[in-house]
Amino acid sequence: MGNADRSRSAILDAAAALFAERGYTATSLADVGLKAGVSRGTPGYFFGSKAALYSAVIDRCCDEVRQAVRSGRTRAMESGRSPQDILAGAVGDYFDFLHAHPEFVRLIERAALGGEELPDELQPAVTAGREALAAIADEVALDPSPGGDASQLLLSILSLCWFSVIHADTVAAAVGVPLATDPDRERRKAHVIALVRAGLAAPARPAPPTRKKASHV
Amino acid sequence: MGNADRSRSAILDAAAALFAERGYTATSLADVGLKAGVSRGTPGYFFGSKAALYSAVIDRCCDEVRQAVRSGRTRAMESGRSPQDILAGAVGDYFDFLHAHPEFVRLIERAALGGEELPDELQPAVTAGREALAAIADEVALDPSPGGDASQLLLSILSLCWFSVIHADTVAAAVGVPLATDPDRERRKAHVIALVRAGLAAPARPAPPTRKKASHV
DNA sequence: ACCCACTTGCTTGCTGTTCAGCAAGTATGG
DNA sequence: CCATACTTGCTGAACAGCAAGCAAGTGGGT
Repeated sequence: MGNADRSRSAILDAAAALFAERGYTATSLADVGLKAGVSRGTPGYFFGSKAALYSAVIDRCCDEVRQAVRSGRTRAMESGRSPQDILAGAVGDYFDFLHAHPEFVRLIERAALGGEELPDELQPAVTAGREALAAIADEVALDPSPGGDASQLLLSILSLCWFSVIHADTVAAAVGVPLATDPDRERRKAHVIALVRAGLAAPARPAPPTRKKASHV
Repeated sequence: MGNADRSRSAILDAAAALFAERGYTATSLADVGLKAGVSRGTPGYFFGSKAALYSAVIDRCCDEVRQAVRSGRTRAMESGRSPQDILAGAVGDYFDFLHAHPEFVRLIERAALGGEELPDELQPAVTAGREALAAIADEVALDPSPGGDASQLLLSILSLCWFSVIHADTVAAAVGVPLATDPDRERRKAHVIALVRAGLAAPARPAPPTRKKASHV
């Protein structure tokens, strides 16, 4: 009958899409089977359990990320440019990568939000996802003092690239930043890179005090 | 006999916490009842349906946000400082507010992420959540030219403040930015504000090209 | 004949919703 | 003061639907 590998990867694809779109709990194995063009029970047949399927999906995502990070790294090293330019290039590449894989971003975002009834045995998978991020961190770090400006800037880079993927057609649209077309994204990318460059040049100074809120609720 | 208002708000509190922590689908009305200290059937008794309960939770969140935004706005107007300082203060306040209400952030983040995790009749509630964000956007905006530098910077501000709440003990920790204590958060806030100030000073220039990826997957 | 990929039927447990009922109050009338 | 009728807040059992997991199949290729 049908090819097992083809079915496996079809199921993996379908599951990744559905988990990213609806979340783990809201996705049934029957849905996955339907989307993958197989029967209700086939996902369970191949992966044993829903949790294992999810784990496989996360693993595959992390592998892809690791690969992309690695290739991006070697590329950045080869070009013998200034650290600022290398960082700017890396930021741009990261931005492009995330925007090319929104499904991955949503998947990891859901995992990071956590809770969502992820069985305990998946915690390793989630940790792997975090490690992939941490790897990016290591590659880019200039001054690895923890809690220092380098870490802060790195976190800012991640924030800037991450957010506009997740909230491209909600928040971004609401505040007047279109991200639908390629030129739109290029504009956004240019802004992010400019911000990062500016942040590289200007180290943090103590800001004027902002009143602390003793908020209720 | 029990007080109805007390029960209602206990249920609302419990539901908000659980929806934020686990997501909509992964939270059962029985869980809500248990956490609220009432019986399994009471949430349904008061709110009619799970969807309506969720809607009520979102509504309450949005009200709180609107109120905070309004008060923050008047405060920013009163102090007759320079635009840069006003913006810096607003960013700081926004940062503080989000970090003081992580539950709200996670709730809205889930709403923004989750297309079909929620039944269709809740779409209005989700839209309301997004509008709350958009409202914040409007209040903070200085120069409303759409797609221009102001919008870009505003989106960056939202990204920077938002991200560190959601990923405080995952990504941030992984890249070496602690956010557990108050001084930690103050350091982060100072960095964000410094970045924004730097971005205010340096308008975007065309960046050196970063090779476009023809990525598979 | 046998394996391999896959399907279908069934069980079991959980979840939302409904509902009859109960306990604690409040109003009414004597 | 008390008894009766009625309302309100809340409970827990019953019901129906769905989803995961298992087991017994089907069927084609070798």
